[in-house]
Amino acid sequence: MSLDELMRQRRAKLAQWRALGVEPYAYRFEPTHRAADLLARGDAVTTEPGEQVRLAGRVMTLRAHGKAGFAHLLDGSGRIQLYFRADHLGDGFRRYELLDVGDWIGVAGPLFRTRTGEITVRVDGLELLAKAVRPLPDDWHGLRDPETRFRQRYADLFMNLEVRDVFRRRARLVSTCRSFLDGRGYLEVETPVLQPLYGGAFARPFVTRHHALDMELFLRISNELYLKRLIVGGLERVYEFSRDFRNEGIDRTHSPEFTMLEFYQAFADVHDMMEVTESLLSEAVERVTGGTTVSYQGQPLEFARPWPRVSMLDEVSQRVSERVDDLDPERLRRLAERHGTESRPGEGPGALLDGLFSALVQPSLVRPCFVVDYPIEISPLARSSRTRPAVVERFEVIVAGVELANAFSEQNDPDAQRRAFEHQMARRASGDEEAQVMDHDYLRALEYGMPPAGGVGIGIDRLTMLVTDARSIRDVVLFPQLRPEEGRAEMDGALAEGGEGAGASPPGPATGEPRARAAPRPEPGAR
RNA sequence: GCGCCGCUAGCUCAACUGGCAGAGCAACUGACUCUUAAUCAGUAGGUUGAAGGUUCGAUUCCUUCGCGGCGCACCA
Repeated sequence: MSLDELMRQRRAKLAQWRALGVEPYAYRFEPTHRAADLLARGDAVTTEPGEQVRLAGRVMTLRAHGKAGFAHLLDGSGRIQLYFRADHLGDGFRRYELLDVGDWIGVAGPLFRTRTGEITVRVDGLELLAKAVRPLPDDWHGLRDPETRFRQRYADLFMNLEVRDVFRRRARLVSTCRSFLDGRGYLEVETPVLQPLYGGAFARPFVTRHHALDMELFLRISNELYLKRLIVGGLERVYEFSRDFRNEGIDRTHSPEFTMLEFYQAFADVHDMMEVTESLLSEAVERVTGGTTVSYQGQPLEFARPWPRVSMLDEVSQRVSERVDDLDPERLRRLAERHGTESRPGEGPGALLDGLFSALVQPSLVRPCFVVDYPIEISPLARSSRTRPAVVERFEVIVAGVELANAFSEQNDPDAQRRAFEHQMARRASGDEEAQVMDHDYLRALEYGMPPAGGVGIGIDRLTMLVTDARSIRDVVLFPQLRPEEGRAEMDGALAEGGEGAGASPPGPATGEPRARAAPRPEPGAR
């Protein structure tokens, strides 16, 4: 049966409700219980009709048996069976007969257990809360098509209940992080999403325009430089859940908009931040999953502390069977060539080392670990190491081969920071679109003096992936970005009857950036 | 950007080597007052993603395009 016909039938029922004097889109209903709570009563529920309950939810199945019938009601907590019979509902049984799968209803009646043992609500009172005029996927096969699941997340959420759990876990993760940081005296702040200069990470930005100010603005690729300004201001511990935007390619672990938790602590260095990160992540994982071991894509990940420390210099040296500590450009170029990891002619030795590490070592880092000894060249906002001059005080957390967090002892020497910016500007001048831009105001802030500080960025999407066993970052983002559907598909069925204005879909995105060549983007943790 | 795969009824999927587009669920009509993938009898439902081509004939083969998935590449 065509969609048009199915929707016509449902709209005909809508009219019948109105003919019965019922407004099919109610204003209010007051449930007293939720499905899961009733099911949890277990053996306390007997075949004798017991406590009166009121529930509200969506009809997910219907099984009519003449003058009786069953349904399953889905509410925010789960699914419970409903039993309707003509001798209890009286005229109301006509309402039952008008129900479609998908309708929102409110019911009232006693709780009991059927002969076959299922905890059930006998419906003595039935109210229609909202008529579904569009048919649902069938209950048995469900909604599988990934494209439809992403485009119509609303349908995904009521057809695939495990999806609800993913986002509940995500929320719990966020609230756990928040209370952890609150508990340690951090202040939650909000900094600009629209920035006149973008910085704090290596990435291409989205560009937009402010009409009243007549100026170009960038959607932030990071909030790092703003948070450190707050450290200068004396807010000694700050954090922000920052939605960042990077105008780059999309893959299993990259989304053009993603959430990063960044936090900064005055008087601390990278070692302090390692401790905070280890505590935060292991606690968050435990609170969300109930244990310290996470099963991710078939492999166990042990989050219990302490995590191993891994030196980038040592690991790469071992993998290529020669020491690379001196970051000798000739040596690294030769090694990169040999291992096929040289990507750009202009790359400096630090980038070459990082390339070797990413290709040869990182994929094998499964359990959570700290990678240290990053070259200064790829860390312009970090302080150089007190013990190894070629590297900076920085770590990344790698889990299951993916970067989860990034942290350093923050550069607070304004002159050193200026030199690092200048070096970046030089790279930019030579064609590196992702090199960072000079931020004079940030330097001015540093000139007032920034206390020593440590800072960390944690990819919340990726962390969610780990605790929900999600293969793709799209599985942990409610509305992942997709190319628009054909306009026609949007309005199919919508004109079945009274579908006014359904075709007036908004024009395409106004943001300038053409899609262009999907440019790459650094790891979100790369601040 | 490249490669592979997919797109068929509302949903989930078939359709052999090119030969009348099918099934289950959902829907509709009827029967049925404890069913649960309810059952029984019947009915209806398709621009096979789009356009073009080859062919007597295309869901099937070819080309282009759209959307999606996976992989690779890119990836300070």
